[in-house]
Amino acid sequence: MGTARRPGAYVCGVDAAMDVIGGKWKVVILWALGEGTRRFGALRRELPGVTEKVLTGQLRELEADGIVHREEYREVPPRVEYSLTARGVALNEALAPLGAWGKANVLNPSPAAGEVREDDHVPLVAGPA
Amino acid sequence: MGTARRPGAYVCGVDAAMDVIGGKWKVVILWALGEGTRRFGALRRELPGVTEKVLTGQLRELEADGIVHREEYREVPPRVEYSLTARGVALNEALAPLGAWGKANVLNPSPAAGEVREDDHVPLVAGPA
DNA sequence: CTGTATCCCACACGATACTG
DNA sequence: CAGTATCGTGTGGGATACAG
Repeated sequence: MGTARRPGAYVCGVDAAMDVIGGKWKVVILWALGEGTRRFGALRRELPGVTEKVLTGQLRELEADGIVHREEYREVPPRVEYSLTARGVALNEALAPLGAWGKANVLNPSPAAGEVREDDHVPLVAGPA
Repeated sequence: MGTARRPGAYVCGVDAAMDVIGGKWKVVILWALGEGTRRFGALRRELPGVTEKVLTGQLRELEADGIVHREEYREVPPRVEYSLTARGVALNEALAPLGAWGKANVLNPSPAAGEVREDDHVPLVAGPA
């Protein structure tokens, strides 16, 4: 088995959530989308080194989990916009404390890591649906 | 590449944290340890299906990341106790909202998922060090 | 522009056996 | 009891090419 424990044998809410955000690019996508709706290409440019196939895959999974909304405008050239669903927004907010922790304990492992100021990943909330 | 993006190229605090809790058993270990100090064997019994090798690996990584503390009592038979460090306790607390989200949106995807009561993984805080 | 279609591979995880 | 030592494996992710 790779990593996830999909079979529904979740021990607690956290590892259930981990299954949703476990992909390599998921949280970054979440973050980007948290700042507002994004087109496929824009998203790709924001993720350093992701390929189309993988980005598509991650987005499809997030969509299947009801985290992102995919709006397809059939025109030429084609245009597709991704945004967070209400559930995605909630997830993003639930991720904020973890982001603050990571910032304080991994990015800036300051000795007396106690206070965290700055923007700790509390997006502006966006996304229709 | 497997999954993590260790090279230090973190985009935000969240994916930095993901690197720490990304292992298949990490969050469950965190949870168990959040309830109190555990011996190796006890931990193994709490995780359904983990092997010694893997459990050891996960614990070693958490230890290297300063999340768990390993206390070795050299006696016969040998005894080793694992507990959360202060940083580990903080991480566990930062995980609480995510646990609540997972519970409400993955475990019990109730239609009008709005309120969450019960214990949403807010451990009793344990671990010396 | 937004994707499929293939092929490929590293690496986290697992099974089993053995040891201080 | 609490691990190492080996060997094997599935799969998430990457490279590249092509398509509507």
